[in-house]
Amino acid sequence: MELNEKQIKILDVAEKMFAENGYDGTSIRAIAKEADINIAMISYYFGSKEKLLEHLLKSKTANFTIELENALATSTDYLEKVDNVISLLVRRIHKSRRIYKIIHFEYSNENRHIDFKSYLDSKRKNYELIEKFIKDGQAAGVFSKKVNIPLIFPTVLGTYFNFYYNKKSYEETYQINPKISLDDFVHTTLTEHIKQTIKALLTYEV
Amino acid sequence: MELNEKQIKILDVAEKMFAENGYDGTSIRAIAKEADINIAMISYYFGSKEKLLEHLLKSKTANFTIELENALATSTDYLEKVDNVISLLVRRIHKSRRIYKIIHFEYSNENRHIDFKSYLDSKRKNYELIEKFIKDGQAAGVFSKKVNIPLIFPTVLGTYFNFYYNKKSYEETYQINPKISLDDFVHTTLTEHIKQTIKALLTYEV
DNA sequence: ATAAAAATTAAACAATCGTTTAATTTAAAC
DNA sequence: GTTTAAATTAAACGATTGTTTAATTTTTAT
Repeated sequence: MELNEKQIKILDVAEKMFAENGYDGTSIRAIAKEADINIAMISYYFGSKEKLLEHLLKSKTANFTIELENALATSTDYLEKVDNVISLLVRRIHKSRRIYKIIHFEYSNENRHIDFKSYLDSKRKNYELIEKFIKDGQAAGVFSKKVNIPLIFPTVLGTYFNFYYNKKSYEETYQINPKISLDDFVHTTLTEHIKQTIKALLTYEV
Repeated sequence: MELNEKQIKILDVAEKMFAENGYDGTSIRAIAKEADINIAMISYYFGSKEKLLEHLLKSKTANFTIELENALATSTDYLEKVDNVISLLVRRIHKSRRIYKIIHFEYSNENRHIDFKSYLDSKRKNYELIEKFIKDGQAAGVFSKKVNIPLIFPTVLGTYFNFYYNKKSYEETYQINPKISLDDFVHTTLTEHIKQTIKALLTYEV
């Protein structure tokens, strides 16, 4: 589906507002006002509020398998590859943090009949690449064989999102100036912590 | 504040519904119907919907500092203490997962003027205990000194919640029967993975 | 320049929202 | 047993919700 300027504007505004105030907490009137368009245009373009959310998910959970394959190919050293993959993952989820927040909240909502296929497909493909990488590393004797591979993703993404969801309280602890240096903190300190955690886990022998 | 039977019922129903469908996605009419009471009783008892949420947060984020102190005192071995603390933490957040979900969603919502003091107080006290424990372990030469202490909590809690928020998709991967064995999975496999991760991180020398 | 199609608008729709009212029933106190 | 207070109810309040309508403007094609 090709999107014109106004449709992109609507999707951008909707992403921001859904993430900040929730799907149910955001009225299409509020979206229309913020996007500076008439209320009826949203139904005209997307059909309904639910379909707007579906369009949003589809357009923003594009697969980044190729990026991941590149990150895995950059080096011959397994631990260096871990660093590269973590850097990529954190950068990617930080950029898409709003969409992920919406998904986290709505995916488990029984009242919603939204199609999460594109999200789940992307998730599965990424997992398969990582699983292969870790099994290779295990075969090469670099990684521990006792690690629970499917639970590595929750540790990587979860660390980021638990930080993000409690951002306000960490801003105190770390004296982060929210406007200027949140991005910096994520891409330096937080990324470094996650790299350290996963490398430790993958090389930990009980 | 002392609560009678009906008030407790209302809070229990509200907790479940707020967590499942969100605060804005849950009407007080739906809560009243589910709790089998008249709509007006919620205003009568709690004043308003927002105050109902505040009551809920206050009554369910009770401090468990003492439990944590006990877990830290059970053994003399530092790594065994880590195991005990993780077991306690996971058990605790799993039991309170609905309240945490509500907090994660509403804490970052600018439109809401809810008092999160009791949650933040509890968080801070727990952190101080853990910080002291880790610094002791570092001084004793058991734990690595390069670990980022404030980010350990996001790793522990985040791993749990990222699993929980994507439960549906992990149920496929792990063939978990959601009704019977989710609790078991959390308290065995997931807890073990987190223990392994944190012990690895705390003993990892770069 | 004219006709057809697409985009945009203000207004209205019924439904639902949180909250309040005023009346009635139940429980407690004396 | 009577009085007072507390609990419970159905109904109504105005505001807001997502969506649709029908009319108008703008753009595109011929």
